[in-house]
Amino acid sequence: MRFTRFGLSTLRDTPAEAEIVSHQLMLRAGLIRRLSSGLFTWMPLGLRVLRKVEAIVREEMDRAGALEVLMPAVQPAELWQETGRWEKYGNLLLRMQDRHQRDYCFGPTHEEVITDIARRELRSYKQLPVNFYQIQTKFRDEIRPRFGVMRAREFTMKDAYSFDVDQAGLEQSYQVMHAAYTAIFERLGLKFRVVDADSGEIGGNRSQEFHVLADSGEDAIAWCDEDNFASNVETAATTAADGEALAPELELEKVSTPNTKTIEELTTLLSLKPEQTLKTLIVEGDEQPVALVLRGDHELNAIKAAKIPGVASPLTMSDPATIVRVTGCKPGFAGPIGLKIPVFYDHATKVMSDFVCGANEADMHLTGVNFGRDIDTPKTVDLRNVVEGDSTPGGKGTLSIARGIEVGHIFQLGTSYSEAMNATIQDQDGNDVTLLMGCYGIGITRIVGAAIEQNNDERGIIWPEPLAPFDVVLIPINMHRSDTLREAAEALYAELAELGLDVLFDDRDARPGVKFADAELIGIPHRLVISDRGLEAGELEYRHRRDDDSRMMKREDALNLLKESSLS
RNA sequence: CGGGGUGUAGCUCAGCCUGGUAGAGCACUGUCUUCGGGAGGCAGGGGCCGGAAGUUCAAAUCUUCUCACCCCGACCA
Repeated sequence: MRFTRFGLSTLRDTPAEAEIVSHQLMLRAGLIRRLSSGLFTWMPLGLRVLRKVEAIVREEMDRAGALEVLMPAVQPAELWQETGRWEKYGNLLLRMQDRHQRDYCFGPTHEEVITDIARRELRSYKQLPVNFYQIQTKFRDEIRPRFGVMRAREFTMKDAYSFDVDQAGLEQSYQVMHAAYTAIFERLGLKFRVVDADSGEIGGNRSQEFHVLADSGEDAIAWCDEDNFASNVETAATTAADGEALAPELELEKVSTPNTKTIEELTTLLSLKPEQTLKTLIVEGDEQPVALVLRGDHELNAIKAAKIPGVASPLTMSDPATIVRVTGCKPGFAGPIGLKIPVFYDHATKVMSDFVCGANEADMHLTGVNFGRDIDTPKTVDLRNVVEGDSTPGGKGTLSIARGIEVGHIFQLGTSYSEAMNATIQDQDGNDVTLLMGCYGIGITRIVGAAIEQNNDERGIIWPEPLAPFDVVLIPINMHRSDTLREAAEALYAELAELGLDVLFDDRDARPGVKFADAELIGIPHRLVISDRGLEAGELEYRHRRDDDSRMMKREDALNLLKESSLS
């Protein structure tokens, strides 16, 4: 491809809207352009990368025996009403009507459609197992689209759905996908981790996420290699603290703490560590509000909390008026003592002594509080996010925490959709049995952002070679003033293409610095510079995007090097 | 949804407070010089100053409404 014919425009300035490095670089390198909030056009350069991702995913899915289909992006409301998700999915679902005022949605996922296919097409267990997949555009009306293609509203997803006659079959299908996903992310050249996960909106039993590791990731993941444990922090369990609380040393005392609504203000005022405080959060319950009590330095885990019987799901913080009603004081001074509503304590609070908590009285806290003496010793539950250094559920090690970008998610759905939609099949004994489903997603567009997030430097993108839009960039120096060089450059360009390499030939009449800067910004792995200088010696200058320096090579050696790298 | 912020050239932004001919850098066109790490000169093109209403002799600038985009989201940040 000739640069002058490729319609690529790069930006020197970083557009103000981009917050994270991958978004900035995607805009600067001309991979994408924004149309509207969460909507992006993939420009020629970006589309090349996207197609590479798709191709790898498609190859591995095919290899795993999955069958490619293409379902409609627009889906009738009736299907979603069958599974109850027309209501349950909420505002994330983009709804629309046709000219007859019939309701439709733009598909955010395709369980309903594929289950409909399955109940029509699948009659006998002999047709199983089967796994249908597609690579397709989805739309989710995100509350807050951000980070460019990482959390866009419209995006490309590979979604696959397996069907089995029994649980053993489902587990087998699930493992096949687990292996296929591992192969995909390895081939993409990304550093990733597989973690246990919450099954969330889609429902079902076992579920694991594939995360590309990156500091800007929206998810926190906890792992411990000694214990072979890895989980999204959303679901990583904490265990009940060992041991007993120390004997009280301090007397219960009520102290004035005006305008200290946060733990930070409280610890500053009283010269405490956050670990010596309790915080009490009032949330909505099924019948009445409930209080959740955590150690001051811990974070509430909304998913865990919402699963406690009596707590409203999804977790909803009570409004200030309710807090006043149940605690008798303004927000910021709630404490467990004297509350007339159910109170749930986190495991970590069990071993606390001589701690500080709100007094349920405006501008007052209690100090020297102890379980057993001032309040009943509580039964504790798992309410908080794990933190670095927590012991693992298996007890063999401690947890490390890293951030990740969720790029793949596999679920054992079981019968949640097939039952609601009456998708059954005949087994060997001639009985009708409900199909067991698995579903498996990969965020195709998100992978492009995640890859950049993990591979960049101050000059720009550094593509992993399997994703690079071009294998090699050919930069002639001052070609427009030397016919000899032009001929040599053209010949080299033709020869590289002949080798099956994707070549970007920078034929612009531009100064070398401009060409180097652009080549580095768009991140082409291999760079060949051809100049009058080297031409006489029959040499080219070679440099890999990750190299610090370039080196002169004989023309043939350079060609061989590129040939080999394109084969590997 | 709630809170905050920003809308001026393709991009980054100044001008707005204190109303009076719409600006800079980058990008773009032509031309000359330059030519191995984002060159320089000269000459150009490009703006419903997000939209509407209002105040005024006069509005990018003041007022109101509206739209779009960005950031933040219970404890903690």
